Amino acid sequence: MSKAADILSRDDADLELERPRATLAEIAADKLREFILLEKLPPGAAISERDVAAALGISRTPLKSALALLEQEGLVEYSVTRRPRVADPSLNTIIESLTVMGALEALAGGLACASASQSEIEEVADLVRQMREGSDRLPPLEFFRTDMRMHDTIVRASGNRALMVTHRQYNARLWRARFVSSRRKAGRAQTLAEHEAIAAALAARDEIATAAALKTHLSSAVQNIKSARADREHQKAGS
Amino acid sequence: MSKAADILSRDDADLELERPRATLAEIAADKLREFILLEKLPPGAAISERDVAAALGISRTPLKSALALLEQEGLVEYSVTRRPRVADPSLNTIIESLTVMGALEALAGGLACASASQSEIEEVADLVRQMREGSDRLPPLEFFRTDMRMHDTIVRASGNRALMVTHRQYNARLWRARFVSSRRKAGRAQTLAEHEAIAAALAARDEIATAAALKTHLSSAVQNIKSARADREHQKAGS
DNA sequence: AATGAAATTTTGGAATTCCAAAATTTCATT
DNA sequence: AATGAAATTTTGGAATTCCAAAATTTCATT
Repeated sequence: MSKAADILSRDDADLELERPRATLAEIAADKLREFILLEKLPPGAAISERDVAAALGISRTPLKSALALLEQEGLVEYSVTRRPRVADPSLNTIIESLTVMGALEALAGGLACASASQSEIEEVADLVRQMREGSDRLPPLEFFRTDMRMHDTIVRASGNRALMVTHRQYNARLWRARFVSSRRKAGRAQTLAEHEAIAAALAARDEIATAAALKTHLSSAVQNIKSARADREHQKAGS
Repeated sequence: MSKAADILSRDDADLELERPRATLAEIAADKLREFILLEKLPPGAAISERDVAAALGISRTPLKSALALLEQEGLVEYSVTRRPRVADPSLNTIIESLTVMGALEALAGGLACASASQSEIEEVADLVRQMREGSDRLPPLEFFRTDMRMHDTIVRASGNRALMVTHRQYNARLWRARFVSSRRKAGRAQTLAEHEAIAAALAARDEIATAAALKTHLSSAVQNIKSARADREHQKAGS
């Protein structure tokens, strides 16, 4: 019954070099996160500890830890009777999280102006360039991943570790909603323009402008998510 | 072996009314948090899962969950070999967390200007009054608790649930450092003045002023913590 | 006394077991 | 067919067990 060993010896095991060897709980959390974000586990789906543990080839013990992690990220929630399910946040909840995310990114941008290395600034510029060039070519998921990578780089450039951790948490929580809205072609031009404004302000190391540009960007994220929801409602009503 | 029942039947059990009955892990986390904040478990102390579980009269299973919760809050950390210990954040780490806290509170204050109920604004004013009146009278812990309650009220008044949760997390993480620094009499007058500025700006529902006042307040928290550390270094050197 | 290899003990991760409570199904009664 | 009490099954929480790896102690060798 060495399922544990099986899992640890999989493809991703070689990435772990000096870090504390990943626990089964972390591995399971990674897999479940992906399932949830890609909607293989849809919002609201019940998660049976026994079934999911069996499906992952692990026991309930590490699975429970994994669910606790995902609860923190806001991807899993517990009913009053402690039955876990995939979170299904309301529009209002998503907007509340986005509001916090906006403040975090504005802070990160401001800090990054002072502490980003020249190579980090170039990295941001480069990612924006990739988005510009791939605007028509890139599949939605790739375009979106580049987008996320840019935001992540800015937060990393802030040099504030607590901020990175909290930002990652909100990112996980908001990933799906943002991805869904980014698939709409409509907003792509605006997204690009905003990204370029952010990169420019950062390159000029202008704290006020960077923070402002990031805040604007988040506001339009809210708009886009609202529109995406409206579209979906429309679709439902029409069909 | 119904230790579980023993614990659940203690004093605090009556508070749980309609909420999902607290798990042993949550109860244990509450106790450990208090031990850590009051330094009954000092920074850096090793936490033996078996010993601590026995001391709390529970098994390792819920204790492990509790430790995972406290890790999220930043009160417990794991060594490379996964041995848990009480976190012992460097000054730099504390300042990083305070920086994020500042942004969170500024956001909360801004939002509260729009969405605070009149009674919440009065609650804030009242807490500031209590601090003013108790300035010479109140024991440090009480004075500090009132301080914390005021900040908490503002965040609650923002109406943003995600913000409340994240703020609570940073609060746990920073509680001890802030308490230590608040014990110094030196800063008390300034603390009071700043609190009154915050309450006034909020009462006027002036978003810019409220956010600014909260940011100022956090900056002087950073100063106070630095001074407190310097004092302690001095003490050590002198004795 | 200093060194370090070998033996022993202690540690946390994970699987398993046990249990009470919640959810579901069965089935008698109308 | 509708109702709802009783029986059954399923669920998650917690204790226990098992194990490999890390930490510590022992002890032979210099």
